[in-house]
Parts: sequence; C-alpha cells; structure tokens
Amino acid sequence: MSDTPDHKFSAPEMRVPDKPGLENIEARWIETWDRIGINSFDRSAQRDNIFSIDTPPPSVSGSLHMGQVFSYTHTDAVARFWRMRGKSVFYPMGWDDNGLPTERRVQNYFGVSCDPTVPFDPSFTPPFNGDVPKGHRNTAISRPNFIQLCEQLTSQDEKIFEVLFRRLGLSVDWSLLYTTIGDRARRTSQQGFLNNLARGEAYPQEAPTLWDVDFGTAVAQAELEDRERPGAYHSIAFARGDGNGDVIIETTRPELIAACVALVAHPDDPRYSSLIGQTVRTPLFDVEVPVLSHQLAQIDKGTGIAMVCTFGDLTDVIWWRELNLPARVIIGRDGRILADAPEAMGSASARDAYSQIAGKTVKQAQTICVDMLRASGSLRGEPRAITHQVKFYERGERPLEIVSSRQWYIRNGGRDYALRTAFIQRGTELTWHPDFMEHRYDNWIEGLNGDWLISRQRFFGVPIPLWYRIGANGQPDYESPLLPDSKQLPIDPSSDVPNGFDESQRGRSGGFIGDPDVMDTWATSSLTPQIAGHWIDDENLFSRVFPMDMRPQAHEIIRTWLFSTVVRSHYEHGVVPWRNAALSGWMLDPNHQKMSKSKGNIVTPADLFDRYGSDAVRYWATSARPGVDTAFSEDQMKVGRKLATKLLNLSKFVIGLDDADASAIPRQPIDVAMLHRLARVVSESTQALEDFDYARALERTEEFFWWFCDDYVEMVKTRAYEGMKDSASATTSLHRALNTMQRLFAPMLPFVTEEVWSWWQADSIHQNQWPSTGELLADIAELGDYEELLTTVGEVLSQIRRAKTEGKTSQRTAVEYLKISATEDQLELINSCMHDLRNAGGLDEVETVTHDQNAITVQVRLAPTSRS
RNA sequence: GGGCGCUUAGCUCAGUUGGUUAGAGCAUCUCUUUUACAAGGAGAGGGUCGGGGGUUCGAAUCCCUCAGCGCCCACCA
Repeated sequence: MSDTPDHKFSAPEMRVPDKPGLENIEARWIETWDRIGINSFDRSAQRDNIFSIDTPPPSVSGSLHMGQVFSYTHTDAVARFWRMRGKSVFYPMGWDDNGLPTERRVQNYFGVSCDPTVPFDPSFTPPFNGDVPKGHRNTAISRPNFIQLCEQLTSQDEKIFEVLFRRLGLSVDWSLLYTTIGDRARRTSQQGFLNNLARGEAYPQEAPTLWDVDFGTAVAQAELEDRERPGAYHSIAFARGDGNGDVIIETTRPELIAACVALVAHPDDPRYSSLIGQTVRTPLFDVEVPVLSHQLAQIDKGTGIAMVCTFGDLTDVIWWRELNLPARVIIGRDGRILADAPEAMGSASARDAYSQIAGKTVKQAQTICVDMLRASGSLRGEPRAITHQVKFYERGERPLEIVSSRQWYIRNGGRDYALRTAFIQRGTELTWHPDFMEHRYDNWIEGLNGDWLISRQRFFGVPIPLWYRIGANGQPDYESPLLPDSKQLPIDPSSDVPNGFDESQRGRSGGFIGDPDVMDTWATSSLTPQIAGHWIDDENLFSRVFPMDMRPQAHEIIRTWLFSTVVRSHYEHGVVPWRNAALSGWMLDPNHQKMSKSKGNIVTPADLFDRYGSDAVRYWATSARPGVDTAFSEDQMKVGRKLATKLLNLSKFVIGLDDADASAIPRQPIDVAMLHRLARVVSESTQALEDFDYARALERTEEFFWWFCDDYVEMVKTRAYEGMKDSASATTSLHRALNTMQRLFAPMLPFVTEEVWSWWQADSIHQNQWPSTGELLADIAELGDYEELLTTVGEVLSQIRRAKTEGKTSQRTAVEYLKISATEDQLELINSCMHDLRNAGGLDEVETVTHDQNAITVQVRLAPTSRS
C-alpha cells in the first residue's frame, strides 16, 4: 500500500472519527473516485485480464425509476468484484435516445415533426422551447435537424441520469459513454446492415405485414402483445354455388366479408368433404369464392369452416400463401376501408354495399356490415359477445391490421429450420444466470413464424442507408440499390446524395430516391457490444473487449434485445456476443404488483438515497436473488442502513485497538477458529460472485459479520484490551478479519466500506485485491474441527446469556458459580477457550463435569445484584 | 395448448451434491443503558416446509401427481 503514490488517493487523515456516521459520505467518495479515476478502463490490458460488460442503455425519456436502480446495482456489484480481482473492467454507459419515446418528447417540446422530404437547414432554430402553445401545428423539419434536437433535449435528461447513477455508486467509466442516436451508433448500425445485405442476411420483400394504423408503420413479431378485447361471433350464411342452400361460417370480423377470398375446412371433416372444390358466394358482395381444405382449419372451432380474408389474421396469411389465393385487400394503411371496391365485385348491389363502408374505420364498417347482413337475412341469430385476445403493437392503441407492403428483413431462423437450430445452439454457448432463463430463449426461437422485420415507416431513427435509381418510367429500381461507401457513414438518404448523382436528380427520372424507412430500434440496439466496443473505429479496443463477459438485462426482453444481439453477432463475428447473460428480475411494489405511475406507487430514488443512504438502497437490491422478482421494501433498506452503521462502529473499535506487533500470529484456538470460519466465507463468497450471485455473497458475509460482532468480539475484546500475552493473537485476528470483511462487503456497500477503509489504509478499497483464503490462513496452524469448537463454545455462552435473561438481570451480572456438563471432547474445546469465556460471561468459579450425552448442560448461579 | 418459475413463521425470504432439534430479518413480547455501537445488546413465543403418494436408515431437499399464484410463448374463424 505504501507504494501507492500519495497524490492519487488523498483520503482524509487516517484517523477514526469520534462519532462515525453515514451522513454525506457519498458525495465525498464520488468526488475522490472521479479524481483518482478508479473506474477507468485500462486500454492496454490484454483480453484475458479484462472483464467487459454490455451495459443496457436506459431510455432517458423521463426519470430514473427504482426498477433501474434495482438491476443496475446488481451489475455494479459484479463489476466491482472483478475489479478487485485485478481485472480491467470495461463498464460503459449508453443512453437509448433512438426510439419512439424520444421522438414524441421532441415533437411536444419543440413543436416540430420529422419529415425526411424537407431539406436540411444548417441554421435551423426550433420554433419553441418547451412552451408550445395549444393547437400549434408542428413544423416539419428535416431528419438531420430532428436528430440534432433529440440530442439536445436528451442531453438534459442524461445529465440527471448520470448524477443519480453516480449517487447510486455505479462504477461506470463515464468516458466510454455512447448514445444510440449518436454518430457512432448510426455508423455501426448502418454498416452492420450493409454487411448483412452484402452477405444475403438482409433482404427486402413485398409481403403482408402486421401494421399499426395509428403509427402508420409495420411492426415486428417481437413487438406484439396480446390484449383482452370484447368481440362477438357472427354466424353468417354463404350461398352455395350449386344453389343447394347455405354454408354457415362464424367470424368475429364480419366487416372483412368484402375481403373474403375462400372458405376453408379441414380435409378430414366429413361435414364439408362434399363441398370441397365447390364454390360459394359471399353475402352482400356476391363474389364467388372457392371452398378449400387445409390442415390448419379446426374442426371444433365455430362451425368448422372458416372464412379466409386478406387479411384478418396471420392464419389468413398462411392460407393465402399456401392455397395460392388472390389478394382482395380492403383495409388501407390508415385503418380505413379503401375507397375503391375490389375488382371482383361486379354487381351494382355489391358496389352499392361496398360504398356504404368505404372510407369508414374498421369499427364503423363492422356496425354497418352487421346491419346490412341482418337486413339481407344472411346473419343467422344475433351476434354472441365474447372476449378474446387481439394482437396489438406494444405501444399501440388499436388492434393491428395486416397490410401488404415492401419491407426489409433480417433472417433470424423464422423461415429456416437449419438457421433456427443454429441460433438455439448459440444459446447453449452462453452461460445463463439463472440457468432456467435459457428456456425462454429456446421457446421464443421455436415459436418464430417469420424473419425479423427491421424497417419502420417512421421518420425518426437510423435510416436504411440505401438509394434507388429511378428509371425512365419514373419507377424506383428496387432490385439493385445504390450503396454508400463505408467511409461516408452515417448517411441519411433523404438529405445525402449517392455517389455519381447530385441533389437536383432526387426524385427525377434517371435520378435517384432515398429509401424512406428507418430501422427498428432493436436493429441498432442489437449492436450495443459493437457500439460500446468501437467495432467501427477502433479495432484494437474491440478485440480486447469482445466477445464481452457479461450481458445484464431484464428477462422480458430476451426475445428482443438478447436474441437480436445474438443474431447480429452470429452473422458478423461467428460467435455469441458474450459469455454470460445475467437476467434480473422485476421490482414489484410492496403488494407484489408491477410498479407503475398510474397506480401512484412510484418512489423516487433520490428521496431514498437521502433517507437511507446509497449503500442501504444497494443492500436492498443486492439481497435479492438473481432473476427473482422482488418487492420494493423500505424495511430492507433500514436493515441495510443498520448494517452500514454497525460496520462503522465495529471498524472504529477494531482499528482503535493497539496493534503494537503487526507481525503477531493468531495462536489462540478461538482466534484461529474464527479465521478458518471466515476463510470459508471468503471461499463461498468468491464462488458465488464468480457465478454472478451477489446475493449469496452478501448473505454469507453478513451472516458471518453479525456472528463476529455478537459472539466473537464479545468473547475476545477483554483479552484484546488487557495487553496480556495473548492479546496480540486477538488484536491481529481482529484486524485481519476486519480487513477481510470490509473487502467482502465492498462490491455491495462501496461507500461505507471505502469510508472505514480510509481510517486505516492509504488507498482505495476498490483498487485492492479481493480477499483470499491464503492470505487469511497462511501463517496459522491447521485446526481440526473449527466449527465444532465455535458451536460448542457458542452453546455455553448462549446458555449463560439465557440464564441471565431468565434471571431478568443485566448481561453484565457476574456468575458466581458455573457448572458445565459435557463430553470429554467438548470439555476439551471449552477449556481451550475458557479464558475468553470467563471474560465474556463474567465467570467466577467454574466446575466441569463429563458425561456421555451429546447435549451440553450448564448450571448458572448468578451473583447477587445490587440495585440502587 | 406448450414451457418456466414460485408455494417454508403474521410479513419478506434463506435453506447448493438428502443428514442432529428447519433458519434469518421485520413485526410481537421480556430483559438490558458510563469503557465499538440504544440507529445498540441479550433472550422468548411463533412453522403438520401448498395437498397426496413414492424412493430411502433418513426428505423442505430426489421422483410422481394434484392445486393455487406469477411469467414467457402459441392459438385465437
């Protein structure tokens, strides 16, 4: 320690305060850590001496919430552990400001909206600054200008996040900060896409896709969620083409009859076998459609025969594709019924019926159709109300529709069995914490029903970096896109110009046009290891940190963030992007509900830091087992604060003892046994942390700590005071144990451990070596069964205490006479510690008796107490 | 419908290859304040370990089964 330069760590003068306290210790140590740079990543370190973390970039719209405090603390405990193990820890922070939440905030704050067709204005200033008047119609601005505003606005939030994360004690190297809409992220994202395109892993396709009619964009399977919605079964009669009566189908979407292209029944369903191959005519619209068979038709569902529409749900898409049906689309991208009726509707009455619903929303059209069906007699009985699961975009407000559109995809195994198997195999190359989380990964991949749709018809985000030639016919040539050079990235095809063209040719015949779409936010987030590790611009650094050691994240985004990162890394580097995936649980409110603003059960982190201290909040977070959903608990923070206070007081006591002979060797059995027990704790804690189980490490250390305070210290403190011949054994053992315990607690309680460390050591505890059993036990003798010794002596002490409590007297009361009955072996152990036992119990005369029973019995005669 | 997790004291939870009498914290009650700590300390009460069956000398722990809660996924005419 003496070789640490003084200028690096200027702890307050090494002394123990008279009245130690936890007030304001955070600010002092945050300042010191910053100054001496204890969290700085050492770029010269070799890969095997680096621990790298693919930190989840929090979305910075809004404020830090306790769920983030919860999970980020877990990662930090692991980071601090590895730093003490001598690793150079690559622990970056990123801000996720590329996405809808940021886009919305910028629109509302500045009164602007992004329009890629507007030219970039270098001298642009926003019309408003958070004071947008009601009724203002947003000013359309270019995408580069919009991105500037995003960066400007989010930087304010990011500052607040940084302050809170520092207060929490995250040992992030802030010089490694990135943002997901920043230049480097856009470059990485676009280069990654171009590489996927060059290798054939990304491809465009015109196909039916799930579509959010409010956002006006396609969405990916991973962004769907089911919601309970009221609906109704409608029994509807289709006239048979041969004139032999009706076929009754059941549907929840009668408004789609105009989009009906077939009926389908199961091939083994005898009720319809004679009908297969025949035709029927749709009610109202009088279109002739075939009756076909397909395995996916369910015999026991409805009437067993289903109406196929283009497109009502994903099964319709399968039928449409596999049965080679025509497309008869009636829903537009705005969620309204198209103005023009499908060509198949020939009759005037059909066209008239269609004109009733044209331009209406889906909901309005349904009401109208049901009325018309009822009037025409095609509706059999009344609609029967049900509730059913309907697919929504997770951020959307109306059910998804399916529209046909041209989109970009990345192959993820959803349409390729071999590839799917390869990705499941990649999952086995990761070590999962907890291990059962791997099932969710496998489960997701096995359920994929298509490739990953990455294009979005939005205006803000990382643009698809392509242009298309416009032919003489005025149509874009999508077959051979114009690519940018890697050096040009990031580009925005809406304002940048492809090589060999100039801006005047934009949108003209013989000229070019930019791809209008942006990429899904996950298409960029799936490259966080590459972004954080500077894949695009610092090959040397990237080779030192990638594949990363750890990906911490929440379990509900295994299907999105985790899986998509594996996909990109598989393609780009042929490896899994990390060695370990650490999945954190959710923080629940005290009633085990998911916390949410609408329930009003949100507590702000800053308030808790003020009331309990950062270490106490961290104690709550790190006492939750990895991956387990955990209730928010201020009680647990109180316990954490108690622990921190106790550590202050114990440290004050132990450091304050004379330790004249620093080279003294622990010799007394109780001292040696205590150190052996502690060595076991070191061993278990180390193992636990290597396995990402900070909670077990904390629990083991804490359990030992309280035993140490309550029993061991009570027994040896008199001897330590005395200055007798065995005093040195006690003081050196106390020092050694305290030194070790402080370091064991350091990853979870960084502030209080640094505080007490500073009272007697010259450097930062966080730059110290993690304790080892070797250093604890190197110079002390083997001891047979140290646990037997400690429990036996502990039992005697406990019985003496109980006698005093039952005698309703102070623990200080002397014991006139004590008779211990135990086996010969037990008495030998007890006698070896009798000196300490006498001190702790206030014993006078002691008699020992051997017996054969296993149980130790103790008779206690208390000295008379003088009550004044 | 498939998968995963959970179910242990009033509450929140430990209990890691099966092993004395199942533990901790909080809460409750009793006792205890001049030498590290009252934001302390010493103790007490409180549990048929979700139900049933099995394996074993021995099961909270392993197997089977049932139930409840939660999550992920699929289906959803």
